[in-house]
Amino acid sequence: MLKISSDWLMDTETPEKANQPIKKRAQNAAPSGAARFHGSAATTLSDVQYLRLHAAIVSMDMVPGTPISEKRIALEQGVSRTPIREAILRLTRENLVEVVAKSGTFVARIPISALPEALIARRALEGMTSRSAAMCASRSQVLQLHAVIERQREMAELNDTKGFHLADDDFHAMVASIGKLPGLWRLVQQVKLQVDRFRHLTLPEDGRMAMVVKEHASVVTAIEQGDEDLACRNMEAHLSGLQHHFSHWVDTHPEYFIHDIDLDDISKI
Amino acid sequence: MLKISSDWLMDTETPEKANQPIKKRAQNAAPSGAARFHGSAATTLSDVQYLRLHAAIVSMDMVPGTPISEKRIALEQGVSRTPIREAILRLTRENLVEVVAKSGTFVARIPISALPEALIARRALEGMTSRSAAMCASRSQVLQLHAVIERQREMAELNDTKGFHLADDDFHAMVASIGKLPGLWRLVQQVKLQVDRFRHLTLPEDGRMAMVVKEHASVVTAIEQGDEDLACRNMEAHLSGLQHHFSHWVDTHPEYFIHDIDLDDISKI
DNA sequence: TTCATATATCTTGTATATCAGTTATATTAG
DNA sequence: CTAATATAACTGATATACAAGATATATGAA
Repeated sequence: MLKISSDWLMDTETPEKANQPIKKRAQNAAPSGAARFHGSAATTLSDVQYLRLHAAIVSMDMVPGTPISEKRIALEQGVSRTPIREAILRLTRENLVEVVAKSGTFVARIPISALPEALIARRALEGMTSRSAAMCASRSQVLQLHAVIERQREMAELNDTKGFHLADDDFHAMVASIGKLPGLWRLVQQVKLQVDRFRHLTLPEDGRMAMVVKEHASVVTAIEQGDEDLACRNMEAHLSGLQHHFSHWVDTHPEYFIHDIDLDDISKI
Repeated sequence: MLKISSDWLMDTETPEKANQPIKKRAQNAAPSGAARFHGSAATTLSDVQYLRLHAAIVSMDMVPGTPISEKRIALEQGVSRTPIREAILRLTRENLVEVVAKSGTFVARIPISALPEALIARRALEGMTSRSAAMCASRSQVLQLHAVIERQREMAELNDTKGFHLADDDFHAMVASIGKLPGLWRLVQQVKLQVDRFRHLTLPEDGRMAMVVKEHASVVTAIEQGDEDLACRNMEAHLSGLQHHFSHWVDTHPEYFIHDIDLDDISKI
């Protein structure tokens, strides 16, 4: 098994080691290791620090522009610089921090241009997931959707915006899962990061949460009826509702944003 | 400027340092550093190693299952383990390598389930970019598209598959750029990684390249006419053509794949 | 005071050392 | 000869050390 890859590795360099017949350890074959199946947490320090920083940045606890020092955080957290650094590298890839070599690292400002594109991408991707869900959904899955919506309704009544947004994510994730397209939801999650940060700047307007619940319900209705086109349309309409009048916040906190497009262009959403 | 973030950082811990009035250095303000604008390469060793490994894996020079050793590669490349490790971390996030702690890291096998999802995501996203391009394209941009198609036609005649695929990517990137949705193309690039690896397993069938050129041309025609719906439909049709009969390759190289879905489910593409 | 310069100190990038766990192989018992 | 065991070498995760460069403040000159 996997002889090809082993050969690939063996046929080059390190010929001198062949001279010592003893202690010659065969190269690892591929995923034959038993450790792979220990499905356990195996959570590494880097992961912990990544999740911590990620949550802090997305929730706007760390506002854009905040300086980050590997050394400082390492001291605070009682770990070495390495896990912190690895966490920051991940965040850099997600455009949540900007690092300037030999100078400093900062919580990234929100690129305004990313907001309309994120909404467009979401509409395209989730239109597809809801369409697929309408084709695949079983009765029990529809009931699960209703349950999530009900939970969201409760959160809205309690005015628990935190819990509301969590239930909101659960709903969209479940639609993708039912549509057998979980990978698309992972994409959406990645894309909506900057929008989430923006949303944390403002509280939902009165009645917005109730409106969201109603829109979700209309999506479920379409899924229940197996009407793909309607499910897609309803989801797209729902997501279009996200376009706040955010010029206000951009004006009051201009230093939070990268003004890489003109605000007027947003109308094309 | 950015006092808020500075305050945020100053108001906590490190109170003992305030005792030494001398040598007290103010915290870095945000992106005020001049280094940011040195747009130069500033390419780091990690980047170099990442690009190297990325290219090797996507091109299938390193086949799935190939063991990777930080130490070995570090020696080969004449750098320390750190840049190699950081490159591998990036590749892990892209699902191009799998790392098992204390055991080994390997070039990731291709998750079969990712292939149909990738095609679906591409269709959704690029349907949108071509739609948008049809709305925005100027005459000069249309000419640029024709130029790229012509280059692709030349590559097809020379049977230069490498150059052909490069021109293919250029075309799709240009459509997204014209549609003012470059972010969507970045998403597509990320999503199509595993499909690209798969494609490197097989040579294009006879006439396939000519067919692709024709499909691209039909997309441009629709863009030229400003017909959004047609552009979208043509692009979707074009991308649907990617569904090879790949069960053959999956059968002959089962160890290259993660069989996380049944091959029959692929019909739903 | 104002501006230019110098230096001290901070930053990230890279290299090396240590730790803890896994796996192949040698070894040994049967 | 076979199977269980022990051990040694290798692995990635983490800690620490060093290097190169950028920035703020101190210093000095006008």
